Amino acid sequence: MGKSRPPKSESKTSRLLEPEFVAPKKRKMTQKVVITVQMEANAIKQKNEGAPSDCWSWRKYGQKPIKGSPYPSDHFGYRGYYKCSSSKGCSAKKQVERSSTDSSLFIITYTSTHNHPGPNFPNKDTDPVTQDTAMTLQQDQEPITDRHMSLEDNDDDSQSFHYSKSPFNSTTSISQGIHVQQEENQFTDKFLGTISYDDFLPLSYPQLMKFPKSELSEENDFYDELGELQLPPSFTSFAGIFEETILVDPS
DNA sequence: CGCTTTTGACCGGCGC
DNA sequence: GCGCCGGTCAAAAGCG
Repeated sequence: MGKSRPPKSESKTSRLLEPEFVAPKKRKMTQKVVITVQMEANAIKQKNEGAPSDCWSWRKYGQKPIKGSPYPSDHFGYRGYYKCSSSKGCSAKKQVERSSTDSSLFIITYTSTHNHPGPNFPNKDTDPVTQDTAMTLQQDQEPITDRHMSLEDNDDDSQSFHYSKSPFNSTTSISQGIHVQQEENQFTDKFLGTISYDDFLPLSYPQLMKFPKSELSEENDFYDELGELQLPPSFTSFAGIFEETILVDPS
């Protein structure tokens, strides 16, 4: 499609004049959750090569070839960029790419947070982000098997969420690893807890984190309105589940 | 007809 | 300063 983009000196500028974007850009300090999802071959075929879906609705807004990928075309070697389409003001985004070595491995990177109730929150008249009971509330939705995620810190500057699940589970996903990253952050407090992956997705990922407030306050554009991010009580339980942990950092 | 996907252009950060 | 690269934009096409 031949793109004759209008002179950006207009379109771009007008966008930048929006009050919300006037704020000068601080240095980059992105927070993101990297989830690796391995799917069975059958599931991938059934789902039409699609990435594992969560309960949010996403709209694709871009796609770029992954540099250095051996695959010239096809779904391999490309990274898709998605925005939350459920709510207009929602800034939640995610990136989906396939592992170059394991075609059944999806790497999903979540950035920003949902600022609205998700579709799995029928009577959620309050902001799910601030719900400290949300973790336990959706257990009646579906007979979740003993999938759990164990959390522990990394030795580098980030926290690592290792997700492991029962080998007896027969759902589409085999195993998932969650990796929470925050640049320019080097706290080393240890953390260990359990949570189910299904609990995690409908929520906003900061709930999973235990970031010191002082570390975050600088770049908390969308967190400011959310108030204190506290972990649900269930989060303090220690994990003693399985240790067939999946790698998290593809790099 | 409205929403989503596709896709080339554009932007800004970063390394050299 | 320049080029590369990751991320985003937005027109057009696709789809239900």
